[in-house]
Amino acid sequence: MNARTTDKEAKRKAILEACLKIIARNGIHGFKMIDVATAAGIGKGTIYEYFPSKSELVLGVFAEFMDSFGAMLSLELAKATEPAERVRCYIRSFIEYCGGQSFALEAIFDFYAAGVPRKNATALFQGFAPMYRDMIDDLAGTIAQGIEIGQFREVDPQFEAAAILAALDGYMFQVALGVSKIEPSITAEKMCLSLMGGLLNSGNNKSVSG
Amino acid sequence: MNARTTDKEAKRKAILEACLKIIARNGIHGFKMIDVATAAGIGKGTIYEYFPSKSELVLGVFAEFMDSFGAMLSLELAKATEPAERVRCYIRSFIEYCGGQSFALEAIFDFYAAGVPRKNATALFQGFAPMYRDMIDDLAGTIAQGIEIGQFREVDPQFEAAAILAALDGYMFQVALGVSKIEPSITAEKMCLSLMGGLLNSGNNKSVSG
Amino acid sequence: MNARTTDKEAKRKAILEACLKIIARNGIHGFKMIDVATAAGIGKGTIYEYFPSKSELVLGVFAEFMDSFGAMLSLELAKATEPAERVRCYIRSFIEYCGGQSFALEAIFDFYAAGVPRKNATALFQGFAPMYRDMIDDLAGTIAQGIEIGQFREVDPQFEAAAILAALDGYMFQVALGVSKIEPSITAEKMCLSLMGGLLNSGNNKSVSG
Amino acid sequence: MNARTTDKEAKRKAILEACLKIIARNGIHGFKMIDVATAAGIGKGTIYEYFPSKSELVLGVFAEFMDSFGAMLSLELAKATEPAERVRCYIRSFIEYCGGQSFALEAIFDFYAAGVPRKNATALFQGFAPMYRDMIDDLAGTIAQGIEIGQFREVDPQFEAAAILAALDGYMFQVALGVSKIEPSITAEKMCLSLMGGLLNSGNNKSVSG
DNA sequence: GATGAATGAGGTTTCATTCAT
DNA sequence: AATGAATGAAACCTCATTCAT
Repeated sequence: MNARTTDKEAKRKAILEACLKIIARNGIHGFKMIDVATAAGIGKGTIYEYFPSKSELVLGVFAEFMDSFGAMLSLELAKATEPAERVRCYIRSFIEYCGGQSFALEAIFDFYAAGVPRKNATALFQGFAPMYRDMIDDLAGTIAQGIEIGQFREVDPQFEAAAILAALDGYMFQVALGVSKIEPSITAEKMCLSLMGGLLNSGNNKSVSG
Repeated sequence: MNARTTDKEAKRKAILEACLKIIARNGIHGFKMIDVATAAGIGKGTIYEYFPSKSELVLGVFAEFMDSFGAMLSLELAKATEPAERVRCYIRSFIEYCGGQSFALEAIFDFYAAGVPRKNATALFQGFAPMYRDMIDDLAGTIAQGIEIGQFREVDPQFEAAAILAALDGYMFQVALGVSKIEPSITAEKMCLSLMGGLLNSGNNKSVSG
Repeated sequence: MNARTTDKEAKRKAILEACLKIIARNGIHGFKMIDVATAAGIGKGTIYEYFPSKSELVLGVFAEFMDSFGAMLSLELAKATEPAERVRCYIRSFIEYCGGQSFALEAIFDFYAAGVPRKNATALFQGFAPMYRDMIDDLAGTIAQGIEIGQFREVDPQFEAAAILAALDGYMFQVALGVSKIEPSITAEKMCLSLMGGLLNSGNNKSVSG
Repeated sequence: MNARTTDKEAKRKAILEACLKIIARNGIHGFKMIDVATAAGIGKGTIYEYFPSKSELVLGVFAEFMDSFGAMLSLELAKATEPAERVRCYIRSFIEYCGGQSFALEAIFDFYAAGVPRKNATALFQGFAPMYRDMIDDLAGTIAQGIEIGQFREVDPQFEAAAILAALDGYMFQVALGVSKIEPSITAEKMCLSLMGGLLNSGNNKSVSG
């Protein structure tokens, strides 16, 4: 990667960052290209040197967010090997990451909504569902392992994984809405307790945070 | 309410219904007034006789949806008196109602996203958060009662209520996304088991569906 | 055709007329929708109530011109029955019509140029060639008749028809360019003489204007 | 002319050639500077080292084409001395040259159209009319000579010259449009016969190809 | 001399809203 | 009361041109 490449890549990231900021302020549907340009300190036309259209820019912002999230998750999950610890790690990482990205939360639910498939097929995102499915499957795999080794009760791994992700997504939405809060180290523990209390075999219920 | 009033009210409802259909198909940001008019079988200008602006129409559709949901919920919850049963009833009602409104799910997350407050204050909805807060408080009240009578463990009622609503919302999102399904009578049970398994005092864990 | 229909049709024609004027002034590629709107005394958006796009508007202007020309031609040709007279009539009508439309001439060659097929297939007009072919065929038919009855020499009717149309088009181009003139009653006679002098059997050469 | 000058000149020609190719494909109004640069294998900015603007580039392409055509014509006409032969030579050269430049024909009518003067004076070409006038005058001179020596009938030399050029231009347009063809050695003969049949004094009518 | 990243003026098109009928 | 023709603000996107390297 030479200097030129670095420059282009750096500028691309700068545009994405500026765009995320603008989307957080005005929404995925309300933001204007000129605002992104201004926020990035560049001209309107320059954005089009890096992204062929507004849609692609939005897609880029979303991809960047998900990549960053995925990378963080992989990194964190690498620390935990056995199932219960992995699930806890997942929950903690999710919550702590989002807690640190609070301003991005204002943007992310627009992406969620835009990912819902519509009959008229002009949905902004097509790739959201597969990605989400992968996340469920991954977590379901961990849960299945936990069941196998007797660490978890005999639940439906697929459903349980879906329910955990659902709770996390839903809670983040509440945070974005301003009706719930993320308190460092407390919220994650509470969520682990709440979501895993019914997951662990009895006897482990009291010590999920261990 | 005389005949004239009834007529007006009926037409208002018809417009709202048509609009919900159109929003489900095209999204809260993508739909056009002309499409609503066509779907309602009326002229474009007529909508403005009933709603002063597009925003107000959208707000009306959302309010209608929430009213209908709230009414259903009140009706269902009236059947259950003691806390555990009320929570189960809540979960079941939520899931079953949404399962029967599947086409509205495509619209609802646009409302959710539109309810997220923005810094520039042009958010479509201002009233979403208070409403959501009320729902959490109601459920928290029920949970607190359950704790008081020893039916629930000593959890944080507010957080637990938030977590339950979060899981329900999140799961509905997965359904809208097409990655999760609602199977009548099965999904609700699974969700009760998952969400309440860690909520009930041990010994009750095995019989959440009772 | 009721009043409403008449209104719409009249406005459509008014827009076409305004557009022809603007195209004559600025060219098929240089004119702006706002100028057409202003010339027609209406709002920019109103044009789109009558034509779905700029391309379609241009197409409409061209079609209108050709229709008008075709109608005039049919009317004139109906007066002439035998071949030589028909050809002369054709030439005269063409020249006299164009002479009376001088300001449209400034526009018409843009249409001609736009009708030339391009490799990249985004040509504005696709239907120009077939229309032109029909015109050649019609005239060729008349010439063939003239040959059959011994009024014309044994020329290639198809080529001769093409050559006559070519000369007429080319001459109109010169008029548009300002290097040639149309003098009522003189130019048409000269053109008949020039084009038909070699067409008629000798002996008739001296009296083409008869 | 030193090596440096030659280099510059060669590159200029290369750009013009590339531009003609691009114009043939996309039209005088549809082509982009970047496409010309790419086709010429140089950078976008480099074009501006050789041509101050897009208009000037287009003008350069047109001038190049006309120069090439003019040079060819001079060369060919030098072979013919007496009037009839010169006219025939003119027609033949025109047709054969165009037949060999078929891909440039797709471009040339854009130039023609662009040469039509507009009221708003922003016409791309101002110099087209004088050039065309010269061509007519030249040919008219030849025709006048032919009349003087009794080789041509007593026609209006100016009009006849205009008519011949008109027919040639018009025919080339038909070729570009795809409705007429150029068949080597046949088309030119037919055109001579058609255009000169009425020009030559009787007795010469049958032997125009001689 | 050559380049191509950056720019922003400019034009098409959409669509919520108005208002005369 | 109902309508839909008319409107024009607003925003995306293009691309000729510039200029620092």
